[in-house]
Amino acid sequence: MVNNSGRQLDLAFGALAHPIRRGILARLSMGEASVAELAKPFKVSAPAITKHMKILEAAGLLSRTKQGRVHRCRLEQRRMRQAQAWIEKHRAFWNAKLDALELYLKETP
Amino acid sequence: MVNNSGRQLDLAFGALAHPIRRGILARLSMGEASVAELAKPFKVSAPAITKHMKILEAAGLLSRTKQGRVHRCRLEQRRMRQAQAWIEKHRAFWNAKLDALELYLKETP
DNA sequence: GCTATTGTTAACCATATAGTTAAGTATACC
DNA sequence: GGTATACTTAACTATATGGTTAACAATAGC
Repeated sequence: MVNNSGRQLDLAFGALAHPIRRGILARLSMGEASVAELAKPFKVSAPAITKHMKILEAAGLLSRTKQGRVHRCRLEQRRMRQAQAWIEKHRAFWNAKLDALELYLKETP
Repeated sequence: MVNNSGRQLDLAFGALAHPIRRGILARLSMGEASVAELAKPFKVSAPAITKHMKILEAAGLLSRTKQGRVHRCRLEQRRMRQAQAWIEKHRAFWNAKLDALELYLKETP
């Protein structure tokens, strides 16, 4: 498992690189939901949603349990934290520079 | 420019989804560098590096200026902060839950 | 048993990534 | 001028994404 976390970051960032998948995650951040509920805001076919779900699952960002014919989906926080940790790790160096832009952005979230 | 920031996030997260590009950004977080310096750690051809550079530039994560025949490359912090902001925005919801896993992860960075 | 609902799989098409080798552009050096 | 260096472009191949329609599996409700 030398560089497995690298592969995991590949999948996590790749999963975040699509607006539908980010929309699904945003919805799930407010609570669990079924696949149909997650699909509702988007004008794509059901199979397209299935594919996005698989990419999110493979990335470890989402998990689900089957209850009858409904799939109950929820966020997996761990991998998302890994992704955030990668960005933050390198922001530490930037903070050392602390230039005008950095200050500006701190004031305006 | 209704949903242009969405497209920008697509590109930023997509750019972060490859170990060579994350390596390039990590190197640049410690200071400016030439293309050759950025390429050195990786066992791929020069054209492959050129392509990664273009993806990083298109994502707005990297900029450069030509000095003679050498390209001086540097980080663009703004877009990286946008990407981080997206993750943090939704982590706020998760923090509200503050379940056992969240606590566990806080103790073990 | 029949039918509607939930969700997936299969098969297909278009485009984007990710890499290669070979050739080209532009600057530096002598 | 001639050659080496830094980097890009062109052309090609393989695989992954992102979408479609059509068909299938499994459960719920009557």
